[in-house]
Formats: sequence, C-alpha cells, structure tokens
Amino acid sequence: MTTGERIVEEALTLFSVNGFKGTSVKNIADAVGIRDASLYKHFKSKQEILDTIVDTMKQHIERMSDALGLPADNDMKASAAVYATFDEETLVAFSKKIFLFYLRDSFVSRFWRMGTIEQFQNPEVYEVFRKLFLEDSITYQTALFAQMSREHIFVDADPQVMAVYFYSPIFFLLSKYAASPEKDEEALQILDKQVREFYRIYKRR
Amino acid sequence: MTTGERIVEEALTLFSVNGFKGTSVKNIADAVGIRDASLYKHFKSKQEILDTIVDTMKQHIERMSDALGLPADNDMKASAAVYATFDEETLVAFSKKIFLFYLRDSFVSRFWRMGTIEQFQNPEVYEVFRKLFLEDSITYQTALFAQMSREHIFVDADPQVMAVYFYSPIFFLLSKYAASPEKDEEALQILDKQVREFYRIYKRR
DNA sequence: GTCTATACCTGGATAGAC
DNA sequence: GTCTATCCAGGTATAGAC
Repeated sequence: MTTGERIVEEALTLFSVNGFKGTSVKNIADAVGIRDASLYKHFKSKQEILDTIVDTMKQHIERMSDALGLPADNDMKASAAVYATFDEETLVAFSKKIFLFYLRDSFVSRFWRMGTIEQFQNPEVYEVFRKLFLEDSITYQTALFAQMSREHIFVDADPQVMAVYFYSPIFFLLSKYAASPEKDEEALQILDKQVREFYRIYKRR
Repeated sequence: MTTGERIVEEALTLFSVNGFKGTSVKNIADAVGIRDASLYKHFKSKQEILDTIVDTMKQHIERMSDALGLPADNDMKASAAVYATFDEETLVAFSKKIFLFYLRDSFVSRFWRMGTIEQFQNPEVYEVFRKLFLEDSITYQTALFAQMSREHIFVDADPQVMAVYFYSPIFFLLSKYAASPEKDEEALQILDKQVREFYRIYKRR
C-alpha cells in the first residue's frame, strides 16, 4: 500500500468511530506513522481525504454486485431466474450472505458507520449512504419480487410492500449490530427466523 | 423558561444536527442570546449540558406511554384488551400515531437524531437511544403479540418475528425520514401499506 | 447572572531545511 | 516525501468587574 492509500484507510477507520470533526489530522498521521505536516504532501486538505473516501466507496459499490454474485440491477429476468431455483434453505443462506457482507466487509461496514454519524453533516457522504442503504436495496428488491410474482414463484402481493418487509429487518439488524459486530451470531439467528417467515408468507404453494 | 432550560433546549437542537463536538459552547450561547462565559454560571461544563439532556430524556420516556395512551409496559392483558377491539383502520391510525410521535415530538425527534450521530462517541447517549429505539419496542410488541395470539385475535406465529416485522419498517422509515421530516406524508403512505399487509397476514379470520 | 478579558490548548494548514 | 517550526483561528474554561 502506498502512503496515500494508508492515509485513506486509517482516516476511514477513525472517521467511522469518531466522525469527521472528531478526528484530527494528527490522529490520522499518528495512525499512519508520519507527522501531520507530511500528510499535506499527499492531500491538500482534510476534506480532500474525505472526498477520496467517498469516491473510493462509489467505485466499491460498482464492484459490489460481482462480489455478492448478483446479476446486474437492470436484468431482473436473470435475477428472478437465479432465485427461481431457491428453496427455503438457499434463500436463508443467500440473505445471510448479503447481511454479512454489509456487516463485515471492512470498507462497507466502516462506510456504514461513518454514513450513520455524518448524515446531517456531510451531504456528499449522506448521498452515497442514502442511495446504497435506503434506496437501491428497496428498488432492486421491489423489481425482483414483482418479477417473481409474475413468474408464479411468489404469490401476488404489492412488491414494494414485500421489499420493505424483506429489507427493513436487515436494516434494523445492521443498525443494531453495527456497534457490536462481535455479537453478529445473535443477529444471524434473528435474520434466519425472519427470512423463513418471509418465505412461508409469500412462497406460492 | 429559565435560562438553564433554554440552554438545554438550544443545545439539544444544535447537538442533533451538528453533533456534540461539532457544536461549540459559543454556538449554544449565541442561540440563547448570552455570552459563552455566562453559560458557565448555569453549567460547569459542556459535558454537563449533555448529561442534563440525557437525564431529561429519561424522564421524558417515563411520561411517554401516557402521551401515547399506552398501558404500562408490564400490563400486557390490558394492552391486548385495547388492541382486541381494533379493526384494520384503528390499527393503521394507531401505528401512525406512534410513528408521528417519534418523528415529530420535538424532544424525541431531536434525541433520535442526536443518538444516531453520537452512537459511537457517547455511551450514555447511546444507552438511552438503544434501549428506547432498538430494545424496548421489540420487547413490548413481542409480549403484546404473544398475548394477542393467546387470545385468538392474531394467528399463532412466533411473536418475536411478528414484532420485528411490525417494528422494523417503522425503524427503517424513521431512519430514512429523520433527515427530511417535511416529506413525512410519503413515509405515512408507505407505513399505511405495511400495516395493512401486517393485518392481512396475522389477523385471525 | 451577565459582561469583558484572558489563559491555555488543540486543530488545520504552510514554509522551508534535508 | 519526510521532518521541524510556525502561524492563526477557534475551542473550553476561568477571573473578576458590574
């Protein structure tokens, strides 16, 4: 890793716990192992470090569907086709995979925490946070469940209502366990039960 | 309002947007209309203002069940009796009442925002936030739905799973609309559909 | 209880030697 | 690209007059 990359890494770690204002340039420099003044050879300001983190997160998101093994957002027929073969166990395993990716992927989980605490302070951070964790998941799953109803895998129900019922427990558990990822087994057990209930309610028989 | 109370009021407003570290004693004093030095005649430190806010919130919580017209937490039979008479419309109206109280009660909504952004920084704040918004709601509703299943109002299902499905959309919508309470009509429409679906799924016929 | 004045510190950022 | 030295702004808090 270059020094510039290490600065971004350590800054994200510190921002995700202490916030942007709560983290000094000296804190970051100490974590990297250089003097605070030296940091300005890599970034012209503290703000520029944050901007770089946001840009990196945007790139990270573009590669995320690959990491999760998801088809592209706009190819709902392909997505539904993937889910079509799912039995209950596969659906449970799949939801856990997504949940744990958000909770444990080091970049995503730190960005979640930073986005949470910076949401009223930093519009550029909040915009990415809002889109990823509040908008896109619902949009994607709404389209997916609509397609799965059309294909008679799920019963007919308002796909957006289904999406909110599928996603909001995940969001709730992420919020609750983001502060204590060591207790994620507890979160997984709850998620497990929620997904099985979801399957029971909406699976066409 | 005494000057001391006005300091607490303005401090909570500022903390809920700019955070504890992001708010200076001068910011608070300006909002109150006094000099920063004068503020120290009322509180011995900035931290003591925050402590007072937390204490006030704790007292506020004790009076909240009254404000919401809820029976005491430990009287589940009385609670279930209240709900037992509910038809779909009454349940919808009731869920909106709770949701809007959290979103619009000036003290609670500002404490929600402050708790969100201070959760990794201030343990005393987070403890109250976690208990109110992450624990107690689920605990209460789990006991309530268990009682309602026993009384054959709702079908038999895991009451905790029901509670998470009832509460997590509320939590999700609070998170999403806390930053933009002017769009709460949109939130209410979504909540409306979720609650009707909940009723459809679990109401015994 | 409010004010002015001030002490003391930390934070962001720059200049210039090496 | 790292360092030391330094500047300046702003933050918390105190002292003491009124």
